Amino acid sequence: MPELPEVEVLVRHLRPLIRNRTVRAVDVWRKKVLAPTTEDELRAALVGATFAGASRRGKYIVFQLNRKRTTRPVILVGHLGMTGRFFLARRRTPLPKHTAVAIRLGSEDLIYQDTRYFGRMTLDASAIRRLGPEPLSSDFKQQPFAEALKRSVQPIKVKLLDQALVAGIGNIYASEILFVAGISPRVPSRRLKPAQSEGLWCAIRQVLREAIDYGGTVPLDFSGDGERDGLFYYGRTAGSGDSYEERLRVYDRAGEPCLKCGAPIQRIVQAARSSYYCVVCQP
DNA sequence: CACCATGTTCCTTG
DNA sequence: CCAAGGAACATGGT
Repeated sequence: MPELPEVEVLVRHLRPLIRNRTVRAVDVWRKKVLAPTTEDELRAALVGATFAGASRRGKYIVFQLNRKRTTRPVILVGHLGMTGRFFLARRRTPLPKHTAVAIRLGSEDLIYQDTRYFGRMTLDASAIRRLGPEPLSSDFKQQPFAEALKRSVQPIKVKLLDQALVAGIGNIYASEILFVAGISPRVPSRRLKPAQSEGLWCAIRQVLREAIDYGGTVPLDFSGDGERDGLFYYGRTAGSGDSYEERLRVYDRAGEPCLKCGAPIQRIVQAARSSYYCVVCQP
């Protein structure tokens, strides 16, 4: 799925587009993505409400809407799962394949489309309350981070995916972050030296910031049916030759040379997911 | 056909 | 009770 940087760029894109738009109707094709909210509950909460803003928490999108005669805002929570997309589009038929929910805003729809339906569009915010600190905010402090690592024997790569430790890191950026920090994905969390925990803390922020900045400079197609994908993990040329440069340092580069030392990048499996690293630069 | 894929939750095991 | 591991979810690409 889109990880923190991709969700951040998406939210920045959507925010001005939906502000002050009022929900006219809600169409649901996959009730599963609403759970535990029901279709009726979603409709009752949203129809007539007006979008006031959108923000991000970890990999979640948080939409705020206001209702007339009510002070408390409605919170709509979105999550992209592995393959989800949120985009604003002029109403048309047929709707894109795998459209799960369409929030009708007059002539346009806010569409949530998801090939695998692992994502969410729900009123239930309980998952957000379980998240750890935002890595790019001042809530993410070195000391508590280092102490939390001391309490786990899990390999550091697996630990970075724990959303209660720090919110928003996924499988791709976990490998990228460890490469920048020069730490092997296999090291048990508790075995990291203080200097390594500190370096890791810095690498988390550096890599995520860099990815957000990158996403802010690239022309993106958020609907995903144009030539350029709105999810921008892969910095390699998508179509005809252009100025894209390789952006990911190790992810999905098994056998290719390390950008620092030239040794072949290794792929290993941890917690049933791929990790990529340089055995020389990440001892 | 086999295996792989950006994530989270639930169940089992120790 | 807790941590850790694995399956399940659903579809598509190679």
